[in-house]
Amino acid sequence: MRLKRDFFARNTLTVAQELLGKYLVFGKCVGQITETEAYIGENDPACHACRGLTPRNQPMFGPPRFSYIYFIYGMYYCLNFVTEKKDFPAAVLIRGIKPIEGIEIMQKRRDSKISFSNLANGPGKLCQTFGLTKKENNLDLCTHPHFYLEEREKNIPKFIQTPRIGIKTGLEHHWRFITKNG
DNA sequence: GTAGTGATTTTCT
DNA sequence: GAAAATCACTACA
Repeated sequence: MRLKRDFFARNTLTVAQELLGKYLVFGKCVGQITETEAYIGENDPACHACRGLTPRNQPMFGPPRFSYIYFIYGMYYCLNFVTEKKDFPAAVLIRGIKPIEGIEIMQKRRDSKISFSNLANGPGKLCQTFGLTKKENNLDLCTHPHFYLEEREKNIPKFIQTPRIGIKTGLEHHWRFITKNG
């Protein structure tokens, strides 16, 4: 069943943990979330919101359940889901997904040499694999017809916590959550 | 399997 | 003008 507003309007660390094992649906493509990271508030030096409101990070300051997709390193997009409440900038970065449905479409979007395990095991890769771009930025995941999150099993998989990846500050927070068996 | 490095452009200072 | 929540390629073990 589709995740509702209440799911996103909570503590970001809780949402990041509970997103593990959930299913991301975008059109005909479905994948199970295996890795997430939390970015919380203006006091988090690694969070895009730490310099205040800008045109780019504006979705983070909006209400929860919206998508936040930004362009990075001149080549890649990263997918986030906004959490907490309006005017409190926080989001969960989706870093890894296991492809479940629409795998042929995913393969077509990437190089055909890419192996199954390398299809969506990174934030830039999964956006490429699912075909997500800035067009999908700032969309409401609770009302959009074919871009949403779904719960298929009730349980949350076992996971471990580590420092976040690709940042130089805020390393003291272990806000990366990754499922144990892939 | 791990380590090092270039690509490329939006965003903000 | 510099930095950026990354990836693919290459070399090596």
